[in-house]
Amino acid sequence: MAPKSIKTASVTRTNTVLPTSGQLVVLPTTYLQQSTTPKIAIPARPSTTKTLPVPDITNNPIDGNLESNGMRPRKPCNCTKSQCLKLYCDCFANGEFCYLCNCMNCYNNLDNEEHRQRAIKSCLERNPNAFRPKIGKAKDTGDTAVRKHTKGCNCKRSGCLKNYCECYEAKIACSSNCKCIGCRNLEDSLDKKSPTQVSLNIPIPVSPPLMSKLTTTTTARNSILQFRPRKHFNNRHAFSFITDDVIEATSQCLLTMSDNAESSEQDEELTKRQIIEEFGRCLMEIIECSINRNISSPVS
DNA sequence: GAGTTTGAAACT
DNA sequence: CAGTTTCAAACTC
Repeated sequence: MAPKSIKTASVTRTNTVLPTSGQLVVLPTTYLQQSTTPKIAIPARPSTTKTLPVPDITNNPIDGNLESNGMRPRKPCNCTKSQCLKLYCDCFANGEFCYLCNCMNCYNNLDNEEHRQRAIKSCLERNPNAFRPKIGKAKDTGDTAVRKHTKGCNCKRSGCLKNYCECYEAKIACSSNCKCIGCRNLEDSLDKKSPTQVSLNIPIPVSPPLMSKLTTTTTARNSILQFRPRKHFNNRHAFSFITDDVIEATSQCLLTMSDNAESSEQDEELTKRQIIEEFGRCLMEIIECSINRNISSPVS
């Protein structure tokens, strides 16, 4: 699917998470709930802020050539009135800080953390599930798992066949949860989704060996972040299983390897190869955990 | 690029 | 809870 054109309004780019150019703030996250259901990470003000080199997004071969990777670039928001502190703002709704957006008067950043936390609280008071994935997984009559919009849509004029419709946008059929009128977004009109697609919004349980390791390295972390789509299109929280814990644990594995190799004065090429292999192994573990979880855990 | 349409979120 | 308003994205021209 061709990437949607990104509207770049003639507004001033005012917001950023980056305190200074060339540095990326690593944001530890807190979770709204610790449960087995998909959870959304709400970035919290870090107790210990680490700085990392910022990947050059403009020249990033991955971000810059996302079609070949099947990913879509993060879509910047264009909020003008909400201060990016309401659910109208996709960044805020996804639990992310605004970064390289086109919004005006943005408060969805570290500089306005107090406002932001208040806004989060306010949203949660209105709707405790406000930051949870909208697309849940429900069991069908058979063995197949069917994704469902948890609240359903309320479309009236689009026939649920345009991206105004949250179900259609998520590439799922409208369900009994929907209150739409004149719906044409029926199950048999949609392509079958792959199991991988279905599984993407499930956070994986991190294995104890991985979880036991808790620091950060720049290289591995950035490598993972590059592959992490920042706009979750089929599902707002797709890829959310690559949590910061997972990233940190993976990074730590690689850092440990690197340190060991350095102290033993091992051949550089060999070290590189071992680190790449380990990185691959970590990714496989993440994917396997994700799939296993998807198979074994019924819908909430 | 500007204007219109749409439906979710927010508000009353 | 229902109706209305606000908002930002999707869409059209």
